[in-house]
Amino acid sequence: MPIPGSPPDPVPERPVSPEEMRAWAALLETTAIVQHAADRRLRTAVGMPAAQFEILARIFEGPKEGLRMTEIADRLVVSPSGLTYQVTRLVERGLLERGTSAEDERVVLARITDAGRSVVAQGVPQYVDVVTTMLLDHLTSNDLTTLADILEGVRGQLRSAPLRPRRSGASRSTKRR
Amino acid sequence: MPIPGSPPDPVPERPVSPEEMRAWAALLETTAIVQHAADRRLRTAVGMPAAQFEILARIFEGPKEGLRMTEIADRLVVSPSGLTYQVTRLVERGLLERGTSAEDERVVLARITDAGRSVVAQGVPQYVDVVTTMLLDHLTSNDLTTLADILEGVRGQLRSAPLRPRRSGASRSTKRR
DNA sequence: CGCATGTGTTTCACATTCGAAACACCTTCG
DNA sequence: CGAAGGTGTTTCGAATGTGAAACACATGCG
Repeated sequence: MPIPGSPPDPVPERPVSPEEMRAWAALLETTAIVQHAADRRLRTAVGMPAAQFEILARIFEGPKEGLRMTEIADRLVVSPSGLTYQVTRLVERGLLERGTSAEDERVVLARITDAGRSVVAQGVPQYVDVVTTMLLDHLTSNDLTTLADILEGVRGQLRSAPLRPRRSGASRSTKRR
Repeated sequence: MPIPGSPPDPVPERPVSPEEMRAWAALLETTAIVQHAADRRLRTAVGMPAAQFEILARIFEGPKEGLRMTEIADRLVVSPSGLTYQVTRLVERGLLERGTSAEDERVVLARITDAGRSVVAQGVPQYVDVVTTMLLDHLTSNDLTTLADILEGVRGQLRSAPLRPRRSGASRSTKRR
């Protein structure tokens, strides 16, 4: 609990336009709705939460040797401990195998099994259907390109600046077509 | 657990372009990163998770009588039970009060207290700073408008079609400026 | 070599989340 | 009126997610 009387810890003031808040609010709400829907769909379709399915899918796409725990956690934006939990679930179901890296004994590689591949094959159409129906179908291909460009640009910046981004750089932005 | 041997439950096939997947993946990852950062910031700044702060902020913005539980849950895309949990936390801290609606005795109204208003006042700059620095600063005002338009359009559609959207309507889309 | 330090992962305790069932009040209709 | 069915909220039990501490291996340096 923060001390109630402590100094308000000032922050670089910067007026935010309503336009900006609209954008952020819409972003949050839209992704939340679609994610929830995808989660429910996957639970009934392949009997696992979206969180687990996404892990499986990432490893499926990756190299045959498997992926490092840390890499997966970074990509999916979950804590290391949270990832351990889900991977353990998936191993219990025989969809993943744990292995240790040859070069670095500390590293755990998560490798997908045939059963795992089968689940991914079953789930992907379901997942895609939800995202397509709820989101993609409502966008023009122009919208899509714009979205992808904008967000990938931002994501790139964020990857390199985890928590407290540099104060330096000014707004670099995506060009509109 | 779904029966392993049951029919794969076919889904309307529809090829998805890599462009579309790029857009969705970027959307997911970007919002997740920013949300996590905002959460950490709020925890240290005002001693509560972003989930709680957002509830408080919504009620702050709303009418003086307070907001119905259901309304808040819908807006923030959380389950009713999840909302009850968080509101209880906030009431314990004296930041919210529960009241019953005069017209409908079933309805619970969550009303903000002065202490609650004070917390919102403290937290908003922090929250805004994170979203601004990590996301908004990287976008042009043109990008912002586009994003808001696109996503608000989609959100509107989703609001009316909670889980399984109608198969009817075709892609209506946002015009680019 | 042998410790001090760093990195990758898991364990542990606890906070949060959800769905299903329970409750409470409203509304409709016989 | 009074039971039947709806809607709004909470309770309950179980699954998930997190940070801090514990572990285990790696690396650098005296």
